[in-house]
Amino acid sequence: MENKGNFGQAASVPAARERPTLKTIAFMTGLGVTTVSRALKDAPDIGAETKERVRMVARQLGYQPNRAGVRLRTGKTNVIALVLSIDEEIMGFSSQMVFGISEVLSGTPYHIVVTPHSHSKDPMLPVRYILETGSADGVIISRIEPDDPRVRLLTERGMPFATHGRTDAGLTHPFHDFDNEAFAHQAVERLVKRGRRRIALLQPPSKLTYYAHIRIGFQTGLHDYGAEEVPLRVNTDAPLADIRDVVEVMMRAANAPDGIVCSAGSAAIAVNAGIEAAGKALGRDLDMVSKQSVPILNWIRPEIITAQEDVRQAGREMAKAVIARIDGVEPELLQSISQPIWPENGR
Amino acid sequence: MENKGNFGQAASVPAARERPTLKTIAFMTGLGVTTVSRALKDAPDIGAETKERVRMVARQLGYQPNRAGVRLRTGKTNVIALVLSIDEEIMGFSSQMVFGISEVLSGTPYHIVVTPHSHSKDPMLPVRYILETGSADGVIISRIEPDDPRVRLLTERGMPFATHGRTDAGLTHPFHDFDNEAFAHQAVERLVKRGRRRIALLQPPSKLTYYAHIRIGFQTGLHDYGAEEVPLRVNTDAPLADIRDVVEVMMRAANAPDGIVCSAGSAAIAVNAGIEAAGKALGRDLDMVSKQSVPILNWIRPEIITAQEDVRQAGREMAKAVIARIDGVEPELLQSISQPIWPENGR
DNA sequence: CATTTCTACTGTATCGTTACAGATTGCATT
DNA sequence: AATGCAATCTGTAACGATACAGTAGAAATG
Repeated sequence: MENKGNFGQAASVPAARERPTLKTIAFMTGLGVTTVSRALKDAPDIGAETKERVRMVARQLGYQPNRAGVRLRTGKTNVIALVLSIDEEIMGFSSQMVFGISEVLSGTPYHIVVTPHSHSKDPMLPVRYILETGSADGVIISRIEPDDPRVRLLTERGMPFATHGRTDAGLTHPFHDFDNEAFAHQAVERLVKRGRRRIALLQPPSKLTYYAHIRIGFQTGLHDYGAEEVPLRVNTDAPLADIRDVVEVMMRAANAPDGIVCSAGSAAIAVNAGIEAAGKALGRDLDMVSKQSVPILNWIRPEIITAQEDVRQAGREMAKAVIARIDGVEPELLQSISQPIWPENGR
Repeated sequence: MENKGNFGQAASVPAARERPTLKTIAFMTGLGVTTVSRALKDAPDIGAETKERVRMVARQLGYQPNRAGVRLRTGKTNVIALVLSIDEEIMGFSSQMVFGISEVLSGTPYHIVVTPHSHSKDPMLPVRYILETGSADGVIISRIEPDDPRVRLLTERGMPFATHGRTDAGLTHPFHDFDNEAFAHQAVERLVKRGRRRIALLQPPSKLTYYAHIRIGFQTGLHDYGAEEVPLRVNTDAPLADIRDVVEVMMRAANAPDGIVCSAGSAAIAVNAGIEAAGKALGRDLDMVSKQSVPILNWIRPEIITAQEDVRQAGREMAKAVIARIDGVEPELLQSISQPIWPENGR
């Protein structure tokens, strides 16, 4: 609780041991509350010497503006809402993102509020809540669809936001994305260089935008390097057991692939299990390339060829983008795409 | 921003399209603002019919109390701060905890604010910040030490909190913990049942409380089932590469262990790599038991014997505990310990 | 009938901050 | 000397909610 009584002090000035407010500083400097407020904001109508004096006292007292006061008066919440899908990732995907974001926010007055939601439920709910209650100055969302209704709504309402992933319907907004097209293309290249020609793709669910990016990169890769696709009837969102089973069946078939491209690290673990269940071996019977956000796959099978997606970096970029957007920077200038990193030798 | 101008309406009553406040409801019901406030809190001095009427209108309008207003007036933030160590876990440990917490908070007015900090820096910093700025009603912390200064400080200041892990210095406080002693004991039991007698332990850093729990369970296990310890000079916090190297050396030695107990899932991956680098095989030359918070190890090596720690459940328990503590429930009643879950056959 | 008691409701002040509309001062200009 | 004009500083009101100290009217009490 922030409110404690004032003991043995003039009622209007916070006691020394209380948390200091503008009033405290005003009292100590002999200035008016308004002057102190404006001095701390470096307003042009306050004398240089006064500003200096106020800043000194404020620092001395360890003054921190009361967030509730600011928020009530100005509507500025100093909150960035991170909307996460609960089932987003089994492996620390979202934690890395949180850490990346908070790295950037730690130098600012912003706090992160995490708003998870099960993606079986309506993904619009958390966004609507934030808009209706005005509970954040900016929003970060992921699992973006080509014509994402959340992006539409946030744009329409003028709420600053950044996305992890792009849209594809003429919507302009801040985003950070991994170059999934480049990844898939380069993945095929690597497989073909190892003499693989019959390649399967474990792709993301088709409703997400990057499904298309992966597909295009994959297909131009097949074309450019002369390989063909072996269809795989399961996506990265499927339960790991399903992925394993489907891959096992595929690998036992006569026309089994000799290469697999996998668009998610956790799914790669299941794919690997399916391969082994079919009695095949990576490096011998086939090769696998996978994207991963946490460097773990090579600990499992050094033979897996991995591309790293730096999710913490993504978090940083998005945090910077939202803040810039809040500060009025044009969305066009707040878009970035990161390239896959191919560690030369796992580990 | 929460503040928009009022267009074409009496200045004192929010326009219909604005977010409704108590004033809106007061206007619509013809009651005073105070009455509305008290009616919504179900205060005893308001008539039953009036309460009903106010509630109806409030629901109709989708009224949600303005958090800044409440916070400014009462000091109640409706925020639970989750203090996370950035390097806590490579694998989705913390995300699971966040999801567990938010499951519980979703039915309440509480929000989660995530406050990460690098544990190379002073772990007291975030806690001090929260206390000084009064920015939360409750706190959740992890990586607890036997005489944890954060626990001392929070207790001293009367800030409700819950911990993931216990202290061991006569401090009474809400916590949720995994029964690491039972885990280590049962782990040894399982190894001995498979005929293993020379067992190594990959233990947590000794400053954490559960180091002692693991040690005791391990040692009584060795004693009860008749086995001996092979020392392992590295802990679960070490870089994975270090763990692998140390384990490899150990496994190549003449007196290599035939069993390993591992207190963290991510470390188990590195231990496994070390074993394989030394040319040994799980199930043949030795067995390994590991705790894990995300069911991943058996996808890597089905031979690893795993015990599951349900971190999402831990999150739920801690969230419930902090809220109960905020509501004045005695700390003694808010302590829980979860047992290791041994899935009969991995997967 | 006067008085007390109770029920149901309300006005005012306040939390900390900032927008806004002044107010004061000194100094240069007429 | 009067006026204008920066340059500085300040009081008041307001954001939305609630604690507190009432008030009005009805009902119970004597």
